[in-house]
Amino acid sequence: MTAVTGYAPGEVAQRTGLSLDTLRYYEREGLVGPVGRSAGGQRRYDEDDVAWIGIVTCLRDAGLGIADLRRFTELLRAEAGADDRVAFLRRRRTELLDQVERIRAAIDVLDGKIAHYATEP
Amino acid sequence: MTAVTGYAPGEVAQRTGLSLDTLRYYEREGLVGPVGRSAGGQRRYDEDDVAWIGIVTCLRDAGLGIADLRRFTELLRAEAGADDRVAFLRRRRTELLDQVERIRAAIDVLDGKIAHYATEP
DNA sequence: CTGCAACCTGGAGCGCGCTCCAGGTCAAGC
DNA sequence: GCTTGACCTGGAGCGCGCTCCAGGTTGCAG
Repeated sequence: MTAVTGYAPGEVAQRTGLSLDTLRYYEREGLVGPVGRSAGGQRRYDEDDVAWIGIVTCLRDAGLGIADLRRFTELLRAEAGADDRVAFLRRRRTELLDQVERIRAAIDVLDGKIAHYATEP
Repeated sequence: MTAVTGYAPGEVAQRTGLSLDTLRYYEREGLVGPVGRSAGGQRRYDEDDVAWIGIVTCLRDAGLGIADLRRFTELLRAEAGADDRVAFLRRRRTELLDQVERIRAAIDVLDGKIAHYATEP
């Protein structure tokens, strides 16, 4: 009689753009969940799970590795150690800013070549 | 009587920050060279080689893949096809800008978490 | 009750970008 | 000439981040 609650794996895959395999992989690696299960043992994701997967995906897309994201997940779960937590977050932030700088440098290189070939065919 | 000209592999490794193995790997993959050889078959890099390796390294650091860089190298060598060339360069440029956007989004996520934990320990 | 799609697990496989190794050659100083 | 260190080649190995597969279970629709 209880309404079936949460999202089935296929639904989550569709909403997040991840594959079922990746969703399971992230869970194994501790980036997500543990996700709730139905009586029969099938996964049911709740709103929080889906929102968290969105955050993880965003950080993955920016280039953070699985190990970083595991640590991120663990730190945000832990009660204590807010200092560690903030220090970790700031370090990642700095790394991302550095990466933006590297990309800017590369764009400058490309612009140089584009200018060269666009004006002198 | 001819002075020994160019740079030995070890020297180039030091100047570029790449390993000897990576230098050879890039050459095999067509990202660099072919590099000149001494009478005895050992590599001698000239200024242009070193400069080009710098460009390749810059683009690698920004996240371009080996296949992209091979294509980049081939296109800049080819005489014809300036249109292809510029189109290719612009495409990579756009991809890099997209990546900057993804990183910005990730930084926003981190900032949100930092703000949260910095104010509420 | 049956059928079928969606799901489960454990484990193998893959593409990328190096990195390491064995077994040899080259080159410069003594 | 000999030693020593830098270099050569071909090929195997590795860490990462998935992706695929076999063989089986679940669960909804008709």
